[in-house]
Amino acid sequence: MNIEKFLQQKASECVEALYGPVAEGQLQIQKTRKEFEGDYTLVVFPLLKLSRKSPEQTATEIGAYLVEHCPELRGYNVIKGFLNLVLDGSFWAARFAEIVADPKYGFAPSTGRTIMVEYSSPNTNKPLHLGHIRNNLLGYSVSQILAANGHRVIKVNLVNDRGIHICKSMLAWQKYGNGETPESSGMKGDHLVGKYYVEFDKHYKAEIKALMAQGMSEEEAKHQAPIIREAQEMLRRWEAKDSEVRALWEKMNGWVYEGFDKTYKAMGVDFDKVYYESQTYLLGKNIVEEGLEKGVFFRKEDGSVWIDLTADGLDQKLLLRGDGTSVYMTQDLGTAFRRFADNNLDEMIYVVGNEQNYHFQVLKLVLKKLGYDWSDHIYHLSYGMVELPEGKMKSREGTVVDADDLIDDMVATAREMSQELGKLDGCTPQEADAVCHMVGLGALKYFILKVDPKKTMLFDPRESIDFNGNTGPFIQYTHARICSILRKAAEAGIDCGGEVAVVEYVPEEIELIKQLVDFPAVVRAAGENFSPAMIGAYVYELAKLFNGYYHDHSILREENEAVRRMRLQLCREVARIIATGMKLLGIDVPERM
RNA sequence: GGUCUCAUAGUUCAAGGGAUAGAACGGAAGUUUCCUAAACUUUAAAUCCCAGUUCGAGUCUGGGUGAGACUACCA
Repeated sequence: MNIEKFLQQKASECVEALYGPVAEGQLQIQKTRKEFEGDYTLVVFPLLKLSRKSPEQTATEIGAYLVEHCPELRGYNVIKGFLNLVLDGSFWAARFAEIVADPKYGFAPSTGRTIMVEYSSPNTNKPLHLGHIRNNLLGYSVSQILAANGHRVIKVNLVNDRGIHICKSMLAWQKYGNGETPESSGMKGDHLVGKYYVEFDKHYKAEIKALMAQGMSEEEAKHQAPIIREAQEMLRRWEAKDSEVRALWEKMNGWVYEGFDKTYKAMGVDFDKVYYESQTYLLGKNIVEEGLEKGVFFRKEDGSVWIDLTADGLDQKLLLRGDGTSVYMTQDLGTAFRRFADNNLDEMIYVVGNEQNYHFQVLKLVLKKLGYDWSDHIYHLSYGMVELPEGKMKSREGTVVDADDLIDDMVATAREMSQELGKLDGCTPQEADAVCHMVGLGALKYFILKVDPKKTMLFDPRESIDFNGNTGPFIQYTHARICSILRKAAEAGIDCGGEVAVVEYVPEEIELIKQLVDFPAVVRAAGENFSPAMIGAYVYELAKLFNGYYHDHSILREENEAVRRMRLQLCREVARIIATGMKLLGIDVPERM
C-alpha cells in the first residue's frame, strides 16, 4: 500500500471536515526528517488560507482530529508549520506482513506496453571504452527497471559496421598486417582491429605532414593523402559489393564481434535483437520521397535534399546527399519508422550520449513535421560524458580507458583485497573467482550508475574505484552478511518461516520496515525518470540502515523466540530487496565475500 | 556568433519549492572475549556572484561569471 496516498486521503477528509474543500496539491505528505519524532509529516503552510489560523494552531487542530479519527495513528507533534504523525507499531507490522507475503514485491503488474531500448551501438573499428561502459550499463539497467515497471522491453543494439572508419582499419591491416590474426597474435579481435585503426591514423598523419612540407595546404593535404584516397576507394568497392573487400570486411568484423561478445558477457549485458547498419543504411529514402511530396523537404540545385528548421530555432539539415546516398539522419528516420511499424511500439528509447542531443532533436522534429504522431514517443536518454582528470577521452591521443582493461583491473583489485582480508579462505578456486568477478564488477557498475545519467561524470584512473563506503561492494557485503546469518540459523535448525510475529519493534526495525515499504515507489520513480541512480541511492540507504541495526542488535542471540523469528524474517526481506534492487542495476550479489 | 547542458565540503556524488543542505573518500579521534571490522561510532568542512517570485529557494525567473557539448554532404 502507498502510505503517502493513504495519509493524504485521511488528511483530506480531516481538513475538509475542519475547514472546507481542499485541492489535491495543498496536502503535502512527506517522510519526517530523521532529526524529528514521527513517521510522516504534513506541511500545513498551504492550508493556512483555508484555516485562517497560525501554522502551529492549524497543525495542532489537524493533528488532534486525525489521531481521534484514524486508528493507525498513535500520536502527533507540531514544530512550526510541520505536523509530524506517528504511526502505530501494529500498522508497521501489517505493512511488513504484506511484504513478506508478496513474492513479486516491487514489481508492477503488466502494463501491456512495449518499449524498445537501443543501447551500446558500437563502431566495429575499435574496442569498447569507458564511455561505452556507461552507455551499456545505463541501457541494461534502464531496461531492467522498465521491465520491473510492467512493460515489455525489447533491448536492441545497432552496430555501426560500415563506413569509411571501418575501411581505414581494413586498409591498414591489408597494407601492414602481414596476415596477423587474433590467433596468431593472441590479441582479442576487437583490439587487433583497433590497433590497425590507430596504425592507419599514424600513416595518414605522416602523409599529410609530407604533403604540407611540399607546400600543400593542410585542408588539401587531408584530401590528397594517398592512404585516405585508398580508403575511400575501398568504401566505394564495398558499396559496389566487391567480393574481395566484402570478404575482408566480414573477416575483420567477425574478429570484432567475437571480442565484443566477451566484453558484453563480462559486463553482463545482452540484447534481444542486434541490427547492423550495413543492413539498415539504405532505409529512409522512401521517407525522403514522402517528405518531398508533402513539401516538408526541399531539393537544392545539386540534387541534395534538406529540411529547413530555422523557424524552430535550428538550422537547415541535410537528409540526402546530392548523389542520392544516405546520411546518418536518413537511416535513423527509416529505422525509427520500421521499428514502430514492426513491433507495435509504445515507446522507443535511445541511450545515446548528450553530444547527439541536436541529432535527436532534429529526428523528432522531422518525424513530427511528416505527421507521425509517434515521434512524441521517442525519447533520447541523453547521458553525460565520462571525463578523465585531463578532460575528455580522445582515442587518437591514446587517453581512452579501455573497457576490458578496466574490468580486468577491477576484478584483480577485488582479488587482492579479498586475499588481504582473508575473505575467501574457505572457498574453492571457482567460488573465489566468481566472487571476485562479482565484487569487481559490482564496484565498477555501482560507481557509474550511482551518478545521475544526465550529468557529466569524472573518472580518475589513478585513484582506483573504492570498495568502502557508498560503493557496490559495501552493499554486496551487507547482503553476504545477512546470508551468513540465515545460513547459521538454518544450521541451528531455527525456523524463521510462518506468520510474522507481531511484537514490539525497536526504532531501527521500524526504520528498516519503512525503507522496505518505499521500494515499489522507488522502482516506479526510477522508471519514470530513467534513473538507475535512484535505485542505487535507495539500496545504499537500506544497506546502511541494516548495518547500523546489525551492529546494535543481536539476531541469532536474541532469546525471545518470537522476536528472533521476526528479526530473521526482517533480515531475509532486507537481503531480498537488496538483491532485487541490485539486479535492477545489473549487479549480482554474493552469498559470502 | 548561435543553441543547449552543468556549477553544492579538499575530492567524488545526493537532496520530488519545505524544517538545522545529506553521504562517501580523504583528515582527526575511537569501537572487536559477542551473528563477517569490505562494518560501526564521534568530529571539522560546502549551495559561483547579483537581483526577483514565495510564508519558505541549492531547487523557479532574469542578469552576470566559469566549464563543457553541439552547430559536417562523419556516424
